[in-house]
Amino acid sequence: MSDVRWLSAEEQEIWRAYMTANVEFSAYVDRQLRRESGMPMAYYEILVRLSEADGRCLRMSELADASMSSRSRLSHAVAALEKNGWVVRRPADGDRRGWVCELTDTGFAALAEAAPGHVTAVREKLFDVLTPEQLLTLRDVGRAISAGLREECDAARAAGDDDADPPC
Amino acid sequence: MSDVRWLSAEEQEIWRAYMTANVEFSAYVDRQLRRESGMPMAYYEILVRLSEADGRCLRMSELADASMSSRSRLSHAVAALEKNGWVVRRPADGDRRGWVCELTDTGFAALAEAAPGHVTAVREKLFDVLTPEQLLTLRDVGRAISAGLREECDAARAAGDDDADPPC
DNA sequence: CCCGATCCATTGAGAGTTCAACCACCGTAT
DNA sequence: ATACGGTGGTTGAACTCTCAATGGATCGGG
Repeated sequence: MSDVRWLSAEEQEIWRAYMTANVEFSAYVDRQLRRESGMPMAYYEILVRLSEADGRCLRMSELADASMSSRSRLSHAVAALEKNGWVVRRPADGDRRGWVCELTDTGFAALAEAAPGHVTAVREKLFDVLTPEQLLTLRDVGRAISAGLREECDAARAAGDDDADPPC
Repeated sequence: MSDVRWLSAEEQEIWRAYMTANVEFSAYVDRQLRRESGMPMAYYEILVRLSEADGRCLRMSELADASMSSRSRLSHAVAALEKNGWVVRRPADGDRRGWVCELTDTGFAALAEAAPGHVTAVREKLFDVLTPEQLLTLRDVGRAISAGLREECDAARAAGDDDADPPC
């Protein structure tokens, strides 16, 4: 247990800088959206994914993956969005277990109204403060991190799948 | 209103990659801590900051800044931590409005037990998947983002302070 | 045809966060 | 003194998220 690979002073600096920026930045973006559009970032993400889908509708599980939500979280979120009239749920045809979630015109309008402020926040606080090289590296870093996280899921699925960490 | 500087396709790729990694990574770290140590990331951060402070205690407002919490969030969090016996609150001397929060031995022990798993998660999912150059860039990127966010706060403070966005 | 395994999605409870008051105290100026 | 704006911190309600449990539907054998 004491064979933990602790962080060096320099690594701690990196870790803190990265984590602090993440926390502060996502708090900033989330608050901007809540204040100006009355929805948290997670809901905005759901609406965006729906708006990009064919026919503006998606199976619940697809929507969950696309919006990086757990199924449970998505159920609660969609219930709230439906109460706003921004989406509707209908049974999926062909599979009586499934449901499709569709973005309504009202929901699309809400998204259209929220987008300018959100994009502006992202541009000002992310793109405007970094150099083009930093941005490209940031993209690669993001991909590498995501790949590293997914790798373990796949491994768990491929392996016995009955031990080790719970799924992703 | 239509003079919004929308994101180009390439910028969208960068933004998505960055945000996705953030969401997934912090979800991963948070779940690891909850599962193995029964505390969310935010509480871990509070304990860490206390453990690094002189006498393992800090004024509530200092602790809020150090742990990137709002005052309200910190109040609730400290109340929960106190219920666990991990911290205690006492009135600050010299200012009868203030309180100091102190990490107990029990709290320190809980932190010591949580740390190995947490650090291992961070090392495996962050440091092990990136190159040294990427890590240095990531540190600079983090600093730039945080600086950009703070800039606006300072500007707000310096300016009339009675218009524009609410404080930070 | 039926059984167990799996998948889709929801539910409820409890934990954590946010926002908007709120109270008490400080400092200063009146 | 006292009034006043600003600071330190808390509170409650509404909201969101997590976790574990549930239920119905599909699928692959026996």
